[in-house]
Amino acid sequence: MSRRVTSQDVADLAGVSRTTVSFVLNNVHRFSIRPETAEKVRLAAQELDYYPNASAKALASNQTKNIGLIISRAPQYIASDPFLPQILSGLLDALKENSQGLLLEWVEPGQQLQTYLELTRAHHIDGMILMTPRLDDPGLRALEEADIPVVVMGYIPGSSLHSVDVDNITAAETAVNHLLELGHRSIACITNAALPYTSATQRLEGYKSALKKAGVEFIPELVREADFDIQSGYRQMKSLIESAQEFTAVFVASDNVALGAYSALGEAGLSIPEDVSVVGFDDIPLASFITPTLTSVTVSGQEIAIESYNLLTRLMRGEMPEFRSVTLPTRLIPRESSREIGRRGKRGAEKKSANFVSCFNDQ
Amino acid sequence: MSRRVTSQDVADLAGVSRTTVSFVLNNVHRFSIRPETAEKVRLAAQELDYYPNASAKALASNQTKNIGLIISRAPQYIASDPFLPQILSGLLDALKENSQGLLLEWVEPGQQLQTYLELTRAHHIDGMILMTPRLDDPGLRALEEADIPVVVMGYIPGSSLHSVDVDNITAAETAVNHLLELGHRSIACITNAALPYTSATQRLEGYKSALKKAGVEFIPELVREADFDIQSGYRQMKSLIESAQEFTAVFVASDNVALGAYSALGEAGLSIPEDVSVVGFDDIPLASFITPTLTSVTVSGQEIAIESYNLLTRLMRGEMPEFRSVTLPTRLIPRESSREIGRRGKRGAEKKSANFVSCFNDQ
DNA sequence: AGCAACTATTAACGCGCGTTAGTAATGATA
DNA sequence: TATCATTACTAACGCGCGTTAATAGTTGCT
Repeated sequence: MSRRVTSQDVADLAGVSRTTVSFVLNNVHRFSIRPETAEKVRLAAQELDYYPNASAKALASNQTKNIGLIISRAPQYIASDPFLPQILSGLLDALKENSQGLLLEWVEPGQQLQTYLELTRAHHIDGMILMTPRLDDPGLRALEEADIPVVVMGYIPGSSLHSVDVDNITAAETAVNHLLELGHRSIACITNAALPYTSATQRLEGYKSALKKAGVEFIPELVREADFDIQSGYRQMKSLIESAQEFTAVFVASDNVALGAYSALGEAGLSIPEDVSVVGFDDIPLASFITPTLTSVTVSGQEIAIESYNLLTRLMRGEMPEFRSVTLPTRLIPRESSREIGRRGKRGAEKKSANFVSCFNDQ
Repeated sequence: MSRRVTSQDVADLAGVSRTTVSFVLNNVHRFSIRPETAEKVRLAAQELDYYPNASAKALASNQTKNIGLIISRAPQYIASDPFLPQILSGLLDALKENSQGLLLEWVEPGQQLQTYLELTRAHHIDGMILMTPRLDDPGLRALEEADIPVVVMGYIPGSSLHSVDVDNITAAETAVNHLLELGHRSIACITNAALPYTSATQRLEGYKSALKKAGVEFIPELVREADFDIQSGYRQMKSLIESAQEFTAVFVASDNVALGAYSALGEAGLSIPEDVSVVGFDDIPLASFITPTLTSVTVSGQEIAIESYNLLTRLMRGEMPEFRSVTLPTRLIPRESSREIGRRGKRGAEKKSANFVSCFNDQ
């Protein structure tokens, strides 16, 4: 437990004052410093393996150099979130350049206000990114008035907070249109999450809107709410099947949930896409490797992360961008899981999985 | 930008000194305080919405209340890591109880020493957890001497650092034994990562050891190194298939990689498990939902996380546990992807996916 | 009353750093 | 030589808090 090296030590070794050390190491040009002196200081710092104490620096400069990523979801849901790594990946990458740190935090429903306040007032962080908050999050109002930059990943209608999101409604419309164009008229829908999560509401919105524009009746019985994870997808798909409602296609607003749906469909003896076409959402890496490959809508978590970070950076610099929210484009990637209604026969002629499986039905 | 509320404000409102406020809010019992006074202070703090400044607290108490999770991997690999969410989930859950924060950091190969030093010397964190470091990590030596508690997720032979890991060797042996017991003798192996990652080396070790014990010759040409993600699994499986080496089973040391292998096998017209049995590793949630369901070895990321955290906590309290490393048990979960060699016909009689697919081969 | 033994509270210092206001030294100009 | 700007640096304060050593106030005992 060797004594900690302080800037005073560096100053002593370099034969200058602590102030000079600070100026040199922080590149303060307002007070000019002779190059030789600066060099002496740098050498001394290196010699002593000096690293300025983060807390002291934060206290004095009023900047923690940390940004917070707040996840509005309980740990058990975090565990199976295939999207989180992408977000983190993008954020960590961006943060490295500015040598900032990432503080991870989750808030349990009901504790949002408390948590937000603590984070901002205690000044743990310089800015925060809110991941997929719920519409009914009571803490958001407080954040609008907090004196700390905030960027929301996801859209919160009526909120004055800056936000970054994909155009969920349009994307969902595109996905459903794809199915409509393939001739499907009975299209079920499984949301990605409970409706208090805005993305779920919006994607459902897009689903409805696409049906409406195509003159197809909206049937509430064809809609199910999943809950982020595979299991919920499995459960809801099963529920759809057992409801005896007719449908030839499903729009599943999350690839992860869609994987559960795949499983339930398979278990029920229904083939994709022969019996049921499936369109997912998110385009997770697995989408192009699963059998059959999953038609999906690209959403780059990394892009969202980077865009959020850029926006946050501008806010932290004191700029007030003219826009309140950034909307990222999406793109439908048709794959094997969706095809024209009624068409049977060899699927995926173009690629893989053609004979991945054998014939259990035949015995 | 309202002025920040300090403990002095609370003291003023409560009509006591700042010291008393500190004693009350930090539950310092060494100096007794009259209950009524304490109550007054608490009320004042609540009234003012007082939250102690994190940096100041850290500086004064020499405790940041943050622990660091350091990922020895570049962001592009982080993006597709299905394991990370589990780790985070477990950690976040555990941290909440002690109201600690989680600082996320990644180190790029070559920058380990620098990063570790900065993190410890700058005292960003009170303790750190190292996720899957590489065997050739040059910074580990420095950490052994750093005056900060460190727990390594994964085993580093010869290191004096405390660690938590599953018994990779035994687990891999079990997985391969399972295949051997099913009659397989030509068993390929795809590692989960490059060999500098200890888990990869160890799992390969277990593979070799199981073969040896069973008197089966080890054929280097049957081994491939994957690289965490699905793509690499796809590539390496393809490489195996194209090598024209005979094999009736594969041990894939990561479920994620195995998903890529599934895809490559399907593309090549090989059925699982009729043509090739597959055993994975990690037992990710998807394992029991994919078709065919994937035989795997359970590794609970959350357990690892919690165990690591517990160990770290003890270290931070100054305890020196008698043991240096914790080894977590694993369990093989047989599913549909592995079966007796040569046996054909209906698979997975017990559960789902029986007729998930139809008969493309027949036309 | 006188002393000890508490109990309740506070003044004051230090944590390590950023930063402003100020000083000393040097050169340029009148 | 006196005056002033410029350069190169430093003394000293403050950030907000934890904590020790010291100080009043109270009670118990002889």
